[in-house]
Amino acid sequence: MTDPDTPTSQPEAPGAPKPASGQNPAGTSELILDVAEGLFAENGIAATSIRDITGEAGGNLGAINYHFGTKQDLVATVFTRRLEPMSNRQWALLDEVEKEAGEGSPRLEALIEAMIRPPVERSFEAGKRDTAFMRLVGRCYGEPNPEVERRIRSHLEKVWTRFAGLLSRALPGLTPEEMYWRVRFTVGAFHHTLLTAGREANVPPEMQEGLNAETMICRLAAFAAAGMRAGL
Amino acid sequence: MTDPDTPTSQPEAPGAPKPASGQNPAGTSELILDVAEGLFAENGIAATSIRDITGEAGGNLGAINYHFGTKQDLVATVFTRRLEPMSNRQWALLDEVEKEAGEGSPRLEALIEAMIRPPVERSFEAGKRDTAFMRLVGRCYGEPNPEVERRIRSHLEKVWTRFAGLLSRALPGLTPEEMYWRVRFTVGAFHHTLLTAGREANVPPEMQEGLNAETMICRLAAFAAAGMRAGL
DNA sequence: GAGCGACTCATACGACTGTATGATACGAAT
DNA sequence: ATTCGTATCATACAGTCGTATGAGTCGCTC
Repeated sequence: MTDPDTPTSQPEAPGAPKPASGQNPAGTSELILDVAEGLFAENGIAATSIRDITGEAGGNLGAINYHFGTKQDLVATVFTRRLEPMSNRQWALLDEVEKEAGEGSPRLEALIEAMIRPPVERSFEAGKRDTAFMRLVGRCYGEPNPEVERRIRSHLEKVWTRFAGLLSRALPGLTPEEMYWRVRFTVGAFHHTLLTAGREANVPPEMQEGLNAETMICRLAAFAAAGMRAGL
Repeated sequence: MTDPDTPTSQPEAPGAPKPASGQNPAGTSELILDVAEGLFAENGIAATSIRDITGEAGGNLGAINYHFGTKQDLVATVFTRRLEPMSNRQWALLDEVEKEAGEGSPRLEALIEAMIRPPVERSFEAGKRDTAFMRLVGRCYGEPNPEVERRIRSHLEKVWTRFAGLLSRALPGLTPEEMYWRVRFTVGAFHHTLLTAGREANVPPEMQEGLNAETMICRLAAFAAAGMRAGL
């Protein structure tokens, strides 16, 4: 596929294989991915047609076929493009938490924060660039796409396993069942927030101020940590 | 399709307008609604075609057109059929909570339970009848269907307003912003649970036992209440 | 038993879907 | 100057979508 790294945009690195044509210095495939990401997040994957994407991207139908093959492959690429950096960030933050904990128990709030910070930050900041993707991730729980599910799962599995281990060290008093469901509740609170983030219609105007990544992470971590500790 | 044994409801009440034909004593429209409910929940609304529904219902394409007109109308009927009984139940439970509270503060756990018990119970019990619908409700947050959104909102608005009032009595120390977001988190935890409920693939086998409405309501209420009280 | 309303059926329509193909334009290498 | 790989384009295809129509069937009432 000759795809250089060029994570998102940038006018094409000088050493790269070069797009041959001067028509699209930013990379057509990246443009398509951005547009697809936005439309998938806004309207859902199933409801977004390939023509919707090429239409908004200004390109041609064949462009998607050429760059990605099938729609499924396009969907997969949309996800993998963002998932890897995100889980890497989570992994690094878990490193910090573990280092801070040493031999003792990790701080619960820090642990939760390590997991939610990367996606929430991307969702609320960075020039709103990844807002769409984060809503997309949130949406995935509702729109069952086997391929996407498989892909997300495989990308997040490693970091989640590590998180689960640290969590049981932080909350030794919890039974596995209780732990399992409370993590699920937390994921729900988190993913629902991401899903509706950025859709102004969903947030009354008077609640929009102070709506930034940092306060959101703080609120979510406090809520989830308290819920996790319930009854202990 | 001459289905003899009433897949869902009673064999048509005696005083009812009568199905005229002996072909479907159980009511074709009810059968269609049941099938549609299941398929919408399983695959999403957009991804479910009218032909999928009539196919599984054994009926004909024209049946949907005759009974419901458009697909959008069918979708709307699928929702209204369940929403009203559910919100009535919530309203009644809120009555009890308010009576119990008298002039004082309502019990937070009871308040939350009043809201989640009706949907969770339907989701986990009653012969699994409404499992599909509850997943469907959960899914709605992810699959933006303006008509559905409008309908759900209008159906649940009254009971939610009342809940919000009682909630601020139960948690007088919380700022409106904090309250707003914590309610949102709770809704997220709740809806995510419903969404994935009944999909065995999503719940590891060892967590399946003890998976019933009562323990689920208990767990959710405890988690949410603790989260709501965080820092107080 | 003729008429009527409720209902089910087969079929058709145009719009839209994902995918595939072949022609064309362009820069770089030879 | 020709060739070649890369990329974009218009167009075609078969399939599916939601919707509409009209004929046909049944039980009921008068």
